[in-house]
Amino acid sequence: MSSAELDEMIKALSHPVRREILNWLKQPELHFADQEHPLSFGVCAGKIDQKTGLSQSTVSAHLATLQRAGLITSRKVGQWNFFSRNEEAIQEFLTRLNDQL
Amino acid sequence: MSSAELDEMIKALSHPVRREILNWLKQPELHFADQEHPLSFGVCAGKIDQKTGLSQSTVSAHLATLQRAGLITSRKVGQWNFFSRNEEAIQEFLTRLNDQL
DNA sequence: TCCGTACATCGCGATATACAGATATAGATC
DNA sequence: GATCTATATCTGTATATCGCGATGTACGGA
Repeated sequence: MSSAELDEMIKALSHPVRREILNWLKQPELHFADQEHPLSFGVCAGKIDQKTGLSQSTVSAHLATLQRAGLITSRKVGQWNFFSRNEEAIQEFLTRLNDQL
Repeated sequence: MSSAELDEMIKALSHPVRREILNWLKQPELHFADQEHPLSFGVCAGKIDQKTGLSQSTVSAHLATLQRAGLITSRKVGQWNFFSRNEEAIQEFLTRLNDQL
């Protein structure tokens, strides 16, 4: 992971809503039990919108930020977009941060 | 550590200059070998100014941000202000982040 | 082909942050 | 007390970020 990538990750994580989303995605079955599609696809954007209480556009931007940072991945199925944590990247980030700090 | 404190810490760390300062303070004898005062006091603000290449006022603000977040401590001796890492807080931050993410 | 749904993107106002220069404050020295 | 040094604080400006509503786009179904 480059220094620029680390920077983008920590900036993405510096907003509490984005950290919360990442945390929800850790246990989708707990936080998105009502999703009609299988949670194995990930969690679809609309569900996350609802849970935050923020507008659709705002949440979409937050998800884009997390994805640009590489912290989540998305999978498009039909008209839906499902998001999942990128566990590998998150782990690498934590390792890097442990080293640098 | 409260959620608000964690938030303030990660925001403080989201600026590369502040992370760099924190990193320099990890090995003062390596990065501030030319300091006339004993490094056991910490590293004095002026030395950090020089090393960043930014203006005195800007660096002072960065140091204040790090201190507000609890990541560094300061010790005033005469007309100098010496800064040191708060290792305990940094460690606690890393632990918390490992848990939350 | 026309709608409805899901989502991304755009445009904008409000707020926060970064930076520099100027000024204020505190301590040291003469 | 005048002055020098170190640092904090203030002021202005430029840029970034957040949030929203509006619009665009892609897909599915009638």
